[in-house]
Amino acid sequence: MENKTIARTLRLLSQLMELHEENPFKIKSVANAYFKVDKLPFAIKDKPLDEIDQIEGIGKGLATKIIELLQTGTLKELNDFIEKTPEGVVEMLAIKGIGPKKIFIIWRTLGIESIGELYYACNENRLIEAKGFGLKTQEEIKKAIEFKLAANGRFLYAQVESFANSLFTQFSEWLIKVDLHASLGFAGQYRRCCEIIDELEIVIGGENLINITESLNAFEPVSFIQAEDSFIATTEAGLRIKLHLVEKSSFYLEWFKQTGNAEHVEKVLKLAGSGPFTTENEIYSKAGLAFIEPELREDFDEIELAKANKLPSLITYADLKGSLHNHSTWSDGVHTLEEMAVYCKDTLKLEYLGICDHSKTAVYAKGLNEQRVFGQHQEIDELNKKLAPFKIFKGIESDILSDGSLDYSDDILKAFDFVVASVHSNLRMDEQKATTRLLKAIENPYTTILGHPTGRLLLSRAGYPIDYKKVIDACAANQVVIEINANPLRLDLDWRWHRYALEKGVLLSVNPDAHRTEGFRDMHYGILVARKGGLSVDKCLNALSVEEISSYFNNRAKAI
DNA sequence: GAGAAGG
DNA sequence: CTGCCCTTCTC
Repeated sequence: MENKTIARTLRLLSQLMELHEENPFKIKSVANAYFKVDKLPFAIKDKPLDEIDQIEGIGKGLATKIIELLQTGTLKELNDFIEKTPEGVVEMLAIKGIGPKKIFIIWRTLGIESIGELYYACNENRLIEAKGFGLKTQEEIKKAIEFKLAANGRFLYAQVESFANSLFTQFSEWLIKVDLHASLGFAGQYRRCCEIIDELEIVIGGENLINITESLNAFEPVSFIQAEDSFIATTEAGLRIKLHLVEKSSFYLEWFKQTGNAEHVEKVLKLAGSGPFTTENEIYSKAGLAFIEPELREDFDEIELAKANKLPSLITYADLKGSLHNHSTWSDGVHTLEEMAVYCKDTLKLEYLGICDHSKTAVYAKGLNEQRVFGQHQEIDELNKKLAPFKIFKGIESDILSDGSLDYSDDILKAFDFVVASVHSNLRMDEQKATTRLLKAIENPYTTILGHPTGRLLLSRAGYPIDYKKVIDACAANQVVIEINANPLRLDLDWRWHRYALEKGVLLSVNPDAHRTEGFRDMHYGILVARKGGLSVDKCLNALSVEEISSYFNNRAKAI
Protein backbone atom coordinates (compact mmCIF):
# COMPACT_ATOMS: atom_id res chain seq x y z
CA MET A 1 0.00 0.00 0.00
CA GLU A 2 1.30 3.40 -0.99
CA ASN A 3 1.80 6.24 1.45
CA LYS A 4 -0.82 8.20 -0.44
CA THR A 5 -3.46 5.57 0.31
CA ILE A 6 -2.46 5.39 3.95
CA ALA A 7 -2.58 9.17 4.19
CA ARG A 8 -6.00 9.37 2.57
CA THR A 9 -7.35 6.71 4.89
CA LEU A 10 -6.07 8.60 7.91
CA ARG A 11 -7.55 11.83 6.67
CA LEU A 12 -10.93 10.19 6.17
CA LEU A 13 -10.69 8.66 9.61
CA SER A 14 -9.96 12.02 11.22
CA GLN A 15 -12.84 13.66 9.37
CA LEU A 16 -15.28 10.95 10.37
CA MET A 17 -14.08 11.14 13.95
CA GLU A 18 -14.90 14.81 13.83
CA LEU A 19 -18.36 14.10 12.43
CA HIS A 20 -18.94 11.75 15.33
CA GLU A 21 -17.62 14.16 17.95
CA GLU A 22 -14.74 12.02 19.09
CA ASN A 23 -12.10 13.30 21.47
CA PRO A 24 -10.52 16.36 19.79
CA PHE A 25 -7.04 15.33 20.88
CA LYS A 26 -7.40 11.97 19.21
CA ILE A 27 -8.74 13.64 16.08
CA LYS A 28 -5.78 15.95 16.02
CA SER A 29 -3.25 13.16 16.31
CA VAL A 30 -4.83 11.27 13.42
CA ALA A 31 -5.01 14.41 11.29
CA ASN A 32 -1.41 15.16 12.12
CA ALA A 33 -0.38 11.64 11.16
CA TYR A 34 -2.13 12.08 7.82
CA PHE A 35 -0.14 15.20 7.24
CA LYS A 36 3.15 13.59 8.19
CA VAL A 37 2.62 10.42 6.16
CA ASP A 38 1.82 12.54 3.13
CA LYS A 39 5.19 14.24 3.43
CA LEU A 40 7.41 11.22 4.04
CA PRO A 41 10.28 10.80 1.58
CA PHE A 42 10.14 6.98 1.79
CA ALA A 43 7.44 4.33 1.44
CA ILE A 44 6.11 3.05 4.77
CA LYS A 45 5.46 -0.36 3.27
CA ASP A 46 9.23 -0.84 2.85
CA LYS A 47 9.90 -0.22 6.54
CA PRO A 48 10.13 -3.02 9.09
CA LEU A 49 6.84 -3.04 11.03
CA ASP A 50 8.50 -2.44 14.38
CA GLU A 51 10.06 0.79 13.14
CA ILE A 52 6.83 2.46 12.10
CA ASP A 53 6.19 3.95 15.54
CA GLN A 54 9.61 5.64 15.28
CA ILE A 55 8.35 7.90 12.51
CA GLU A 56 7.80 11.46 13.68
CA GLY A 57 4.14 12.12 14.46
CA ILE A 58 3.27 8.43 14.66
CA GLY A 59 3.04 6.86 18.07
CA LYS A 60 2.09 3.37 19.16
CA GLY A 61 -1.64 3.77 18.51
CA LEU A 62 -1.24 5.11 15.00
CA ALA A 63 1.45 2.58 14.18
CA THR A 64 -1.02 -0.17 15.06
CA LYS A 65 -3.58 1.37 12.70
CA ILE A 66 -1.04 1.66 9.89
CA ILE A 67 0.13 -1.92 10.37
CA GLU A 68 -3.48 -3.10 10.22
CA LEU A 69 -3.87 -1.17 6.99
CA LEU A 70 -0.70 -2.61 5.50
CA GLN A 71 -1.57 -6.17 6.45
CA THR A 72 -5.32 -6.28 5.80
CA GLY A 73 -5.86 -3.38 3.43
CA THR A 74 -8.60 -2.00 5.67
CA LEU A 75 -9.11 -0.44 9.05
CA LYS A 76 -11.81 -1.79 11.36
CA GLU A 77 -12.22 1.49 13.21
CA LEU A 78 -12.74 3.36 9.94
CA ASN A 79 -15.22 0.84 8.63
CA ASP A 80 -17.25 1.16 11.82
CA PHE A 81 -17.44 4.91 11.33
CA ILE A 82 -18.39 4.53 7.68
CA GLU A 83 -21.17 2.19 8.68
CA LYS A 84 -22.52 4.75 11.12
CA THR A 85 -22.47 7.56 8.55
CA PRO A 86 -24.82 8.01 5.60
CA GLU A 87 -22.93 7.68 2.34
CA GLY A 88 -24.02 11.12 1.17
CA VAL A 89 -22.63 12.74 4.30
CA VAL A 90 -19.22 11.19 3.61
CA GLU A 91 -19.46 12.53 0.06
CA MET A 92 -20.04 16.03 1.41
CA LEU A 93 -16.48 16.04 2.70
CA ALA A 94 -15.38 16.48 -0.91
CA ILE A 95 -17.27 19.76 -1.35
CA LYS A 96 -14.90 22.72 -1.36
CA GLY A 97 -15.65 25.42 1.15
CA ILE A 98 -17.31 23.39 3.86
CA GLY A 99 -15.52 21.35 6.47
CA PRO A 100 -16.55 18.80 9.07
CA LYS A 101 -18.00 21.42 11.41
CA LYS A 102 -20.49 22.68 8.86
CA ILE A 103 -21.27 19.18 7.63
CA PHE A 104 -21.99 18.11 11.19
CA ILE A 105 -24.62 20.83 11.50
CA ILE A 106 -26.08 20.08 8.07
CA TRP A 107 -26.43 16.43 8.97
CA ARG A 108 -27.42 16.54 12.61
CA THR A 109 -29.58 19.64 12.89
CA LEU A 110 -31.00 19.93 9.38
CA GLY A 111 -31.23 16.18 8.86
CA ILE A 112 -29.70 16.41 5.38
CA GLU A 113 -28.00 13.17 4.34
CA SER A 114 -26.98 13.57 0.71
CA ILE A 115 -25.49 16.12 -1.65
CA GLY A 116 -28.69 16.16 -3.68
CA GLU A 117 -30.77 17.00 -0.61
CA LEU A 118 -28.25 19.65 0.36
CA TYR A 119 -28.58 21.27 -3.04
CA TYR A 120 -32.32 21.21 -2.69
CA ALA A 121 -32.13 22.79 0.73
CA CYS A 122 -29.98 25.61 -0.67
CA ASN A 123 -32.61 26.30 -3.32
CA GLU A 124 -35.33 26.30 -0.73
CA ASN A 125 -33.38 28.74 1.39
CA ARG A 126 -33.36 26.31 4.27
CA LEU A 127 -29.65 26.44 5.09
CA ILE A 128 -29.79 29.93 6.51
CA GLU A 129 -31.88 28.64 9.40
CA ALA A 130 -28.95 26.78 10.83
CA LYS A 131 -26.53 28.29 13.30
CA GLY A 132 -23.39 29.59 11.65
CA PHE A 133 -24.96 29.71 8.20
CA GLY A 134 -26.11 32.70 6.21
CA LEU A 135 -27.06 33.67 2.73
CA LYS A 136 -23.45 33.89 1.51
CA THR A 137 -22.51 30.50 2.87
CA GLN A 138 -25.59 29.03 1.27
CA GLU A 139 -24.65 30.51 -2.09
CA GLU A 140 -21.07 29.30 -1.78
CA ILE A 141 -22.24 25.79 -0.98
CA LYS A 142 -24.64 25.84 -3.90
CA LYS A 143 -21.88 26.90 -6.27
CA ALA A 144 -19.50 24.31 -4.92
CA ILE A 145 -22.09 21.56 -5.42
CA GLU A 146 -22.75 22.70 -8.97
CA PHE A 147 -19.02 22.56 -9.67
CA LYS A 148 -18.77 19.10 -8.22
CA LEU A 149 -21.77 17.81 -10.16
CA ALA A 150 -20.35 19.22 -13.37
CA ALA A 151 -17.20 17.20 -12.71
CA ASN A 152 -19.13 13.92 -12.57
CA GLY A 153 -17.93 11.53 -15.24
CA ARG A 154 -15.13 13.90 -16.23
CA PHE A 155 -11.48 13.17 -15.58
CA LEU A 156 -8.12 14.84 -15.71
CA TYR A 157 -5.96 13.73 -18.62
CA ALA A 158 -3.47 12.36 -16.12
CA GLN A 159 -6.14 10.25 -14.41
CA VAL A 160 -7.05 8.63 -17.71
CA GLU A 161 -3.58 8.21 -19.15
CA SER A 162 -2.34 4.99 -17.59
CA PHE A 163 -5.71 3.29 -17.96
CA ALA A 164 -5.87 4.37 -21.59
CA ASN A 165 -2.40 3.06 -22.32
CA SER A 166 -3.06 -0.33 -20.79
CA LEU A 167 -6.39 -0.56 -22.58
CA PHE A 168 -4.57 0.18 -25.81
CA THR A 169 -2.14 -2.67 -25.20
CA GLN A 170 -5.00 -5.02 -24.36
CA PHE A 171 -6.77 -4.03 -27.54
CA SER A 172 -3.65 -4.55 -29.63
CA GLU A 173 -3.08 -8.02 -28.21
CA TRP A 174 -6.74 -8.91 -28.65
CA LEU A 175 -6.80 -7.68 -32.24
CA ILE A 176 -3.86 -9.88 -33.18
CA LYS A 177 -6.07 -12.85 -32.45
CA VAL A 178 -9.29 -11.44 -33.87
CA ASP A 179 -8.22 -9.49 -36.94
CA LEU A 180 -4.48 -9.56 -37.50
CA HIS A 181 -4.29 -6.63 -39.91
CA ALA A 182 -6.67 -4.28 -38.12
CA SER A 183 -5.64 -0.68 -37.43
CA LEU A 184 -6.14 0.90 -34.04
CA GLY A 185 -5.88 4.41 -32.69
CA PHE A 186 -7.07 6.77 -29.98
CA ALA A 187 -9.22 9.64 -31.14
CA GLY A 188 -11.25 12.45 -29.59
CA GLN A 189 -10.25 14.43 -26.55
CA TYR A 190 -7.59 11.96 -25.54
CA ARG A 191 -5.73 12.12 -28.82
CA ARG A 192 -6.09 15.88 -28.78
CA CYS A 193 -4.47 15.86 -25.31
CA CYS A 194 -7.32 17.83 -23.77
CA GLU A 195 -6.87 18.72 -20.11
CA ILE A 196 -10.25 17.19 -19.26
CA ILE A 197 -11.53 13.93 -20.69
CA ASP A 198 -15.17 12.88 -20.47
CA GLU A 199 -15.01 10.23 -23.14
CA LEU A 200 -12.17 8.00 -24.26
CA GLU A 201 -12.56 7.35 -27.98
CA ILE A 202 -10.97 4.55 -29.95
CA VAL A 203 -11.12 3.80 -33.65
CA ILE A 204 -10.61 0.37 -35.14
CA GLY A 205 -10.36 -0.30 -38.84
CA GLY A 206 -10.80 -4.00 -39.48
CA GLU A 207 -10.90 -6.51 -42.31
CA ASN A 208 -13.44 -8.76 -40.63
CA LEU A 209 -16.00 -6.59 -38.87
CA ILE A 210 -18.36 -9.45 -38.08
CA ASN A 211 -15.64 -11.32 -36.30
CA ILE A 212 -14.56 -8.24 -34.37
CA THR A 213 -18.13 -7.43 -33.35
CA GLU A 214 -18.74 -10.96 -32.13
CA SER A 215 -15.45 -11.18 -30.26
CA LEU A 216 -16.05 -7.83 -28.64
CA ASN A 217 -18.66 -9.50 -26.43
CA ALA A 218 -15.88 -11.55 -24.94
CA PHE A 219 -13.43 -8.65 -24.56
CA GLU A 220 -12.69 -8.82 -20.88
CA PRO A 221 -11.10 -5.55 -19.81
CA VAL A 222 -14.34 -3.60 -20.41
CA SER A 223 -17.78 -4.67 -21.54
CA PHE A 224 -19.13 -2.84 -24.55
CA ILE A 225 -22.72 -2.54 -25.63
CA GLN A 226 -23.68 -1.73 -29.18
CA ALA A 227 -25.09 1.73 -29.76
CA GLU A 228 -26.28 3.36 -32.93
CA ASP A 229 -22.99 3.91 -34.72
CA SER A 230 -20.47 2.79 -32.13
CA PHE A 231 -19.83 0.59 -29.09
CA ILE A 232 -20.03 2.10 -25.65
CA ALA A 233 -18.68 1.10 -22.27
CA THR A 234 -18.27 2.72 -18.88
CA THR A 235 -15.46 1.94 -16.47
CA GLU A 236 -16.03 1.35 -12.81
CA ALA A 237 -14.75 4.83 -12.11
CA GLY A 238 -17.33 6.29 -14.48
CA LEU A 239 -15.23 7.00 -17.55
CA ARG A 240 -17.14 6.50 -20.79
CA ILE A 241 -15.40 4.69 -23.61
CA LYS A 242 -16.56 4.87 -27.18
CA LEU A 243 -15.33 2.51 -29.86
CA HIS A 244 -15.79 3.32 -33.53
CA LEU A 245 -15.50 0.28 -35.77
CA VAL A 246 -15.11 0.72 -39.53
CA GLU A 247 -13.83 -1.07 -42.61
CA LYS A 248 -10.07 -0.94 -42.79
CA SER A 249 -10.23 1.01 -46.03
CA SER A 250 -11.88 3.93 -44.30
CA PHE A 251 -9.82 3.81 -41.11
CA TYR A 252 -7.86 7.01 -41.74
CA LEU A 253 -10.90 9.02 -42.69
CA GLU A 254 -12.75 7.80 -39.60
CA TRP A 255 -9.72 8.35 -37.39
CA PHE A 256 -9.49 11.88 -38.68
CA LYS A 257 -13.23 12.48 -38.23
CA GLN A 258 -13.23 11.25 -34.65
CA THR A 259 -10.09 13.13 -33.66
CA GLY A 260 -10.61 16.80 -34.42
CA ASN A 261 -13.49 18.73 -32.96
CA ALA A 262 -16.56 18.92 -35.18
CA GLU A 263 -15.79 22.33 -36.68
CA HIS A 264 -12.22 21.41 -37.53
CA VAL A 265 -13.29 18.20 -39.23
CA GLU A 266 -16.03 19.90 -41.19
CA LYS A 267 -13.80 22.71 -42.42
CA VAL A 268 -10.98 20.42 -43.49
CA LEU A 269 -13.23 17.92 -45.24
CA LYS A 270 -14.90 20.73 -47.14
CA LEU A 271 -11.49 21.45 -48.61
CA ALA A 272 -10.32 17.87 -48.98
CA GLY A 273 -13.32 16.22 -50.60
CA SER A 274 -14.59 12.78 -49.76
CA GLY A 275 -11.58 10.58 -50.32
CA PRO A 276 -10.71 7.77 -50.25
CA PHE A 277 -7.67 8.60 -48.16
CA THR A 278 -4.84 6.29 -47.24
CA THR A 279 -3.33 8.47 -44.49
CA GLU A 280 -4.32 11.51 -42.46
CA ASN A 281 -1.51 13.33 -44.17
CA GLU A 282 -3.27 12.80 -47.48
CA ILE A 283 -6.45 14.39 -46.13
CA TYR A 284 -4.57 17.55 -45.26
CA SER A 285 -2.56 17.66 -48.46
CA LYS A 286 -5.70 17.20 -50.58
CA ALA A 287 -7.19 20.08 -48.59
CA GLY A 288 -4.17 22.16 -49.52
CA LEU A 289 -3.04 22.30 -45.92
CA ALA A 290 0.10 21.42 -44.02
CA PHE A 291 -0.39 18.46 -41.70
CA ILE A 292 -2.04 19.58 -38.48
CA GLU A 293 -1.01 17.76 -35.31
CA PRO A 294 -3.96 16.20 -33.42
CA GLU A 295 -3.40 18.51 -30.43
CA LEU A 296 -4.14 21.54 -32.58
CA ARG A 297 -7.38 20.33 -34.15
CA GLU A 298 -9.65 22.57 -32.11
CA ASP A 299 -10.86 25.00 -34.77
CA PHE A 300 -8.82 27.74 -33.19
CA ASP A 301 -6.70 29.30 -35.91
CA GLU A 302 -4.88 26.17 -37.00
CA ILE A 303 -6.53 25.91 -40.40
CA GLU A 304 -5.51 29.42 -41.42
CA LEU A 305 -2.02 28.76 -40.11
CA ALA A 306 -1.82 25.51 -42.06
CA LYS A 307 -3.04 27.23 -45.18
CA ALA A 308 -0.31 29.84 -44.90
CA ASN A 309 2.20 27.15 -43.95
CA LYS A 310 2.79 29.00 -40.67
CA LEU A 311 2.04 26.25 -38.17
CA PRO A 312 4.40 26.36 -35.21
CA SER A 313 6.84 23.51 -34.88
CA LEU A 314 5.61 22.15 -31.58
CA ILE A 315 7.84 21.71 -28.58
CA THR A 316 8.57 18.23 -27.21
CA TYR A 317 9.53 16.94 -23.79
CA ALA A 318 13.05 16.27 -25.04
CA ASP A 319 13.47 19.98 -25.78
CA LEU A 320 13.38 20.90 -22.10
CA LYS A 321 16.81 21.66 -20.68
CA GLY A 322 15.88 22.43 -17.12
CA SER A 323 13.07 22.76 -14.64
CA LEU A 324 12.06 25.98 -12.91
CA HIS A 325 9.62 26.45 -10.02
CA ASN A 326 10.16 23.51 -7.69
CA HIS A 327 10.05 23.01 -3.94
CA SER A 328 12.27 21.25 -1.43
CA THR A 329 12.20 20.37 2.25
CA TRP A 330 13.14 23.99 2.91
CA SER A 331 9.42 24.68 2.56
CA ASP A 332 6.68 22.12 1.90
CA GLY A 333 8.54 19.74 -0.41
CA VAL A 334 9.15 16.09 0.36
CA HIS A 335 12.72 15.74 -0.94
CA THR A 336 15.80 17.73 -0.02
CA LEU A 337 17.37 20.31 -2.27
CA GLU A 338 20.19 17.92 -3.04
CA GLU A 339 17.83 15.04 -3.83
CA MET A 340 15.84 17.24 -6.17
CA ALA A 341 18.98 18.49 -7.89
CA VAL A 342 20.59 15.08 -8.25
CA TYR A 343 17.37 13.68 -9.68
CA CYS A 344 17.28 16.42 -12.31
CA LYS A 345 20.92 15.95 -13.13
CA ASP A 346 21.27 12.16 -13.15
CA THR A 347 17.81 10.76 -13.80
CA LEU A 348 16.29 13.42 -16.02
CA LYS A 349 19.61 14.53 -17.58
CA LEU A 350 18.67 18.17 -17.23
CA GLU A 351 21.19 21.00 -17.11
CA TYR A 352 19.69 23.03 -14.30
CA LEU A 353 17.11 23.22 -11.54
CA GLY A 354 15.30 26.34 -10.41
CA ILE A 355 14.33 26.03 -6.78
CA CYS A 356 11.42 28.21 -5.72
CA ASP A 357 10.36 27.41 -2.21
CA HIS A 358 7.46 29.27 -0.65
CA SER A 359 7.99 32.76 0.67
CA LYS A 360 7.45 33.96 4.19
CA THR A 361 3.72 34.69 3.95
CA ALA A 362 2.98 31.04 3.24
CA VAL A 363 3.50 30.06 6.86
CA TYR A 364 1.38 26.94 6.40
CA ALA A 365 3.97 25.72 3.90
CA LYS A 366 6.99 26.56 6.05
CA GLY A 367 7.70 29.55 3.83
CA LEU A 368 11.20 31.02 4.09
CA ASN A 369 11.82 34.11 6.19
CA GLU A 370 14.74 36.37 5.20
CA GLN A 371 17.24 34.51 7.34
CA ARG A 372 16.33 31.11 5.90
CA VAL A 373 16.52 32.52 2.39
CA PHE A 374 20.19 33.17 2.96
CA GLY A 375 20.60 29.79 4.59
CA GLN A 376 19.22 28.18 1.49
CA HIS A 377 21.45 30.28 -0.73
CA GLN A 378 24.48 29.01 1.14
CA GLU A 379 23.39 25.44 0.57
CA ILE A 380 22.82 26.17 -3.12
CA ASP A 381 26.31 27.64 -3.46
CA GLU A 382 27.83 24.53 -1.93
CA LEU A 383 25.75 22.16 -4.06
CA ASN A 384 26.63 24.12 -7.18
CA LYS A 385 30.31 23.51 -6.50
CA LYS A 386 29.66 19.85 -5.96
CA LEU A 387 27.36 19.25 -8.92
CA ALA A 388 28.94 21.52 -11.57
CA PRO A 389 28.40 21.99 -14.45
CA PHE A 390 24.84 21.28 -13.32
CA LYS A 391 23.40 24.46 -11.88
CA ILE A 392 20.80 25.24 -9.25
CA PHE A 393 19.27 28.67 -9.72
CA LYS A 394 18.18 30.59 -6.65
CA GLY A 395 14.52 31.25 -7.04
CA ILE A 396 11.55 31.89 -4.81
CA GLU A 397 7.82 31.54 -5.20
CA SER A 398 6.94 34.87 -3.73
CA ASP A 399 3.36 35.38 -2.64
CA ILE A 400 1.44 38.13 -4.32
CA LEU A 401 -0.28 39.85 -1.41
CA SER A 402 -3.81 41.20 -1.64
CA ASP A 403 -2.62 44.59 -2.83
CA GLY A 404 -0.38 43.09 -5.51
CA SER A 405 2.94 43.62 -3.74
CA LEU A 406 5.43 40.82 -3.21
CA ASP A 407 6.20 39.76 0.31
CA TYR A 408 9.92 40.61 0.53
CA SER A 409 11.67 43.94 0.34
CA ASP A 410 13.69 44.76 -2.79
CA ASP A 411 16.90 44.04 -0.87
CA ILE A 412 15.88 40.43 -0.49
CA LEU A 413 14.28 40.09 -3.92
CA LYS A 414 17.48 41.14 -5.63
CA ALA A 415 19.34 38.25 -4.00
CA PHE A 416 17.51 35.74 -6.19
CA ASP A 417 18.41 34.69 -9.71
CA PHE A 418 14.72 34.77 -10.52
CA VAL A 419 11.35 35.27 -8.87
CA VAL A 420 8.11 33.40 -9.53
CA ALA A 421 5.23 35.52 -8.28
CA SER A 422 1.99 33.73 -7.50
CA VAL A 423 -1.27 34.21 -5.64
CA HIS A 424 -2.07 31.84 -2.76
CA SER A 425 -4.44 33.80 -0.61
CA ASN A 426 -7.68 35.69 -0.88
CA LEU A 427 -8.75 33.84 -4.02
CA ARG A 428 -12.29 35.15 -4.14
CA MET A 429 -11.65 38.50 -5.73
CA ASP A 430 -13.73 39.81 -8.59
CA GLU A 431 -12.17 40.23 -12.02
CA GLN A 432 -11.29 43.85 -11.63
CA LYS A 433 -9.57 43.46 -8.27
CA ALA A 434 -7.80 40.25 -9.23
CA THR A 435 -6.53 41.79 -12.47
CA THR A 436 -5.24 44.93 -10.78
CA ARG A 437 -3.54 42.77 -8.19
CA LEU A 438 -1.76 40.71 -10.87
CA LEU A 439 -0.81 43.80 -12.89
CA LYS A 440 0.93 45.30 -9.89
CA ALA A 441 2.88 42.09 -9.34
CA ILE A 442 3.81 41.93 -13.01
CA GLU A 443 5.06 45.51 -12.90
CA ASN A 444 7.35 44.67 -10.01
CA PRO A 445 10.81 44.76 -11.61
CA TYR A 446 11.88 41.68 -9.68
CA THR A 447 9.10 39.47 -11.03
CA THR A 448 10.59 37.08 -13.58
CA ILE A 449 7.72 34.62 -13.98
CA LEU A 450 4.02 34.90 -13.25
CA GLY A 451 3.05 31.63 -11.52
CA HIS A 452 -0.26 29.80 -12.10
CA PRO A 453 -2.08 32.93 -13.31
CA THR A 454 -5.65 32.00 -12.28
CA GLY A 455 -5.15 29.61 -9.37
CA ARG A 456 -7.63 27.16 -10.86
CA LEU A 457 -7.80 23.51 -9.82
CA LEU A 458 -9.38 21.58 -12.66
CA LEU A 459 -12.58 19.75 -11.73
CA SER A 460 -12.27 21.14 -8.25
CA ARG A 461 -12.43 24.91 -8.22
CA ALA A 462 -12.57 27.69 -10.75
CA GLY A 463 -9.70 30.14 -10.67
CA TYR A 464 -10.22 33.77 -9.81
CA PRO A 465 -11.48 35.64 -12.83
CA ILE A 466 -8.90 37.76 -14.66
CA ASP A 467 -8.78 39.93 -17.74
CA TYR A 468 -6.43 37.71 -19.72
CA LYS A 469 -5.59 40.30 -22.34
CA LYS A 470 -4.62 42.92 -19.80
CA VAL A 471 -2.52 40.44 -17.85
CA ILE A 472 -0.74 39.13 -20.93
CA ASP A 473 -0.18 42.61 -22.34
CA ALA A 474 1.36 43.65 -19.05
CA CYS A 475 3.66 40.63 -19.13
CA ALA A 476 4.73 41.62 -22.62
CA ALA A 477 5.38 45.20 -21.56
CA ASN A 478 7.37 44.16 -18.50
CA GLN A 479 9.16 41.17 -20.00
CA VAL A 480 7.55 38.81 -17.55
CA VAL A 481 7.44 35.14 -18.51
CA ILE A 482 4.15 33.30 -17.93
CA GLU A 483 4.19 29.91 -16.33
CA ILE A 484 2.40 26.93 -17.75
CA ASN A 485 1.99 25.20 -14.43
CA ALA A 486 2.34 21.57 -15.44
CA ASN A 487 0.53 20.04 -12.50
CA PRO A 488 -2.31 18.13 -14.20
CA LEU A 489 -4.79 19.79 -11.84
CA ARG A 490 -3.71 23.25 -12.88
CA LEU A 491 -2.37 23.47 -16.46
CA ASP A 492 -2.57 27.18 -15.87
CA LEU A 493 -1.99 29.39 -18.05
CA ASP A 494 -4.81 27.76 -20.02
CA TRP A 495 -3.68 26.66 -23.49
CA ARG A 496 -6.40 28.76 -25.11
CA TRP A 497 -4.35 31.85 -24.20
CA HIS A 498 -0.91 30.59 -25.23
CA ARG A 499 -1.24 31.82 -28.82
CA TYR A 500 -2.20 35.31 -27.71
CA ALA A 501 0.73 35.42 -25.30
CA LEU A 502 3.14 34.18 -27.96
CA GLU A 503 1.86 36.71 -30.48
CA LYS A 504 2.59 39.44 -27.98
CA GLY A 505 6.12 38.15 -27.60
CA VAL A 506 5.67 36.69 -24.12
CA LEU A 507 7.82 33.67 -23.29
CA LEU A 508 6.20 30.68 -21.59
CA SER A 509 7.80 28.32 -19.11
CA VAL A 510 6.73 24.72 -18.49
CA ASN A 511 6.99 24.50 -14.71
CA PRO A 512 6.19 21.30 -12.81
CA ASP A 513 5.82 22.94 -9.38
CA ALA A 514 7.33 19.69 -8.11
CA HIS A 515 7.14 19.00 -4.39
CA ARG A 516 8.97 15.67 -4.71
CA THR A 517 11.23 14.06 -7.28
CA GLU A 518 8.37 12.28 -9.04
CA GLY A 519 6.72 15.67 -9.47
CA PHE A 520 9.13 16.62 -12.25
CA ARG A 521 7.35 14.11 -14.45
CA ASP A 522 4.40 16.50 -14.58
CA MET A 523 6.35 18.48 -17.15
CA HIS A 524 5.05 15.84 -19.53
CA TYR A 525 1.50 17.15 -19.03
CA GLY A 526 2.73 20.71 -19.30
CA ILE A 527 4.27 19.87 -22.64
CA LEU A 528 1.03 18.33 -23.91
CA VAL A 529 -0.98 21.48 -23.26
CA ALA A 530 1.87 23.70 -24.41
CA ARG A 531 1.67 21.87 -27.73
CA LYS A 532 -2.07 22.47 -27.82
CA GLY A 533 -1.32 26.11 -27.21
CA GLY A 534 1.18 26.16 -30.07
CA LEU A 535 4.41 26.60 -28.13
CA SER A 536 7.65 26.16 -30.05
CA VAL A 537 11.13 25.60 -28.55
CA ASP A 538 12.35 29.13 -29.11
CA LYS A 539 9.51 30.62 -27.03
CA CYS A 540 9.98 28.36 -24.04
CA LEU A 541 12.09 29.68 -21.16
CA ASN A 542 13.17 26.32 -19.79
CA ALA A 543 14.16 25.07 -23.22
CA LEU A 544 17.10 27.47 -22.95
CA SER A 545 20.46 25.89 -22.19
CA VAL A 546 22.07 26.61 -18.84
CA GLU A 547 24.31 29.26 -20.42
CA GLU A 548 21.44 30.91 -22.23
CA ILE A 549 19.18 31.05 -19.23
CA SER A 550 22.01 32.34 -17.02
CA SER A 551 22.48 35.26 -19.33
CA TYR A 552 18.73 35.73 -19.60
CA PHE A 553 18.53 36.10 -15.82
CA ASN A 554 21.62 38.32 -15.74
CA ASN A 555 20.32 40.63 -18.42
CA ARG A 556 17.02 40.99 -16.63
CA ALA A 557 18.83 41.84 -13.40
CA LYS A 558 20.91 44.48 -15.16
CA ALA A 559 17.82 46.11 -16.57
CA ILE A 560 16.41 46.84 -13.11
C1' DG B 1 -0.03 30.50 11.58
C1' DA B 2 -2.25 34.41 9.25
C1' DG B 3 -5.80 36.53 6.93
C1' DA B 4 -10.28 36.72 5.15
C1' DA B 5 -15.14 36.09 5.23
C1' DG B 6 -19.21 35.30 7.33
C1' DG B 7 -22.37 35.58 11.03
C1' DC C 1 -26.32 50.14 10.83
C1' DT C 2 -21.48 49.60 12.59
C1' DG C 3 -18.21 47.76 15.31
C1' DC C 4 -16.76 43.91 17.62
C1' DC C 5 -15.65 39.19 18.44
C1' DC C 6 -15.95 34.50 17.36
C1' DT C 7 -15.86 30.55 14.19
C1' DT C 8 -14.70 28.42 10.06
C1' DC C 9 -12.05 27.98 6.24
C1' DT C 10 -8.15 28.28 3.10
C1' DC C 11 -3.50 28.32 1.63
